[in-house]
Amino acid sequence: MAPALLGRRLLRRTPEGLLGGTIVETEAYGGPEDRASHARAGLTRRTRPMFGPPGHAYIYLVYGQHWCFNIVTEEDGVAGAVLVRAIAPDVGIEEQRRRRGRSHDPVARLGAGPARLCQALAIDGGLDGIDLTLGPPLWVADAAPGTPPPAVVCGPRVGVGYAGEPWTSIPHRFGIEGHGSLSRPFAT
DNA sequence: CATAGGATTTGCT
DNA sequence: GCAAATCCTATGC
Repeated sequence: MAPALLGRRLLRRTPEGLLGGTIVETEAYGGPEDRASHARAGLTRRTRPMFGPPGHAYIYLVYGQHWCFNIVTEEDGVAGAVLVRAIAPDVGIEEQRRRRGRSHDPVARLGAGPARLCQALAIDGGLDGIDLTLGPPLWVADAAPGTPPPAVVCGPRVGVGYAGEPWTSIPHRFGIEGHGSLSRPFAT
């Protein structure tokens, strides 16, 4: 699911209008066996959405100040989710820039990071656990018909050095090759 | 009940 | 390149 989501679009309805962008970077996280996954601690109040039905949101606060957005991927009762690490904004750009509060940042960098995209799209803990298959307020749309499949690159997940091998090095980070909205470069 | 640390970002050196 | 910001979860006694 992580590479399959690349090129699809993440959309958000807010009182200020429609916001959205193309997903350009993702990471896959597994169940209790994956020592880099929040599910490593089993089913807790925080990780409950990860163990729930697929197509729902798992949203958590990291470092006490940043929200991160995941899409749950496995059947009900099995933990697994895809962290969306970057989007390329394409709808409601001015509002996204306003929400980011950095008026001089180039558009391509507004959603270049898991916490940046949440701020740009007004995603926070209030949306944790919601069903993403119902449309508004938050949903995923297919790429436009006729859009060629993106060139995908992969590499180790970011910021999981604590997990130990093989979890630290397993190439479960995916991105659209050379895209200007990647959160950071892939090693080549 | 106390404490360690994090799927990040930003600003300063 | 490095460290601070800042809160909540998970874990240990």
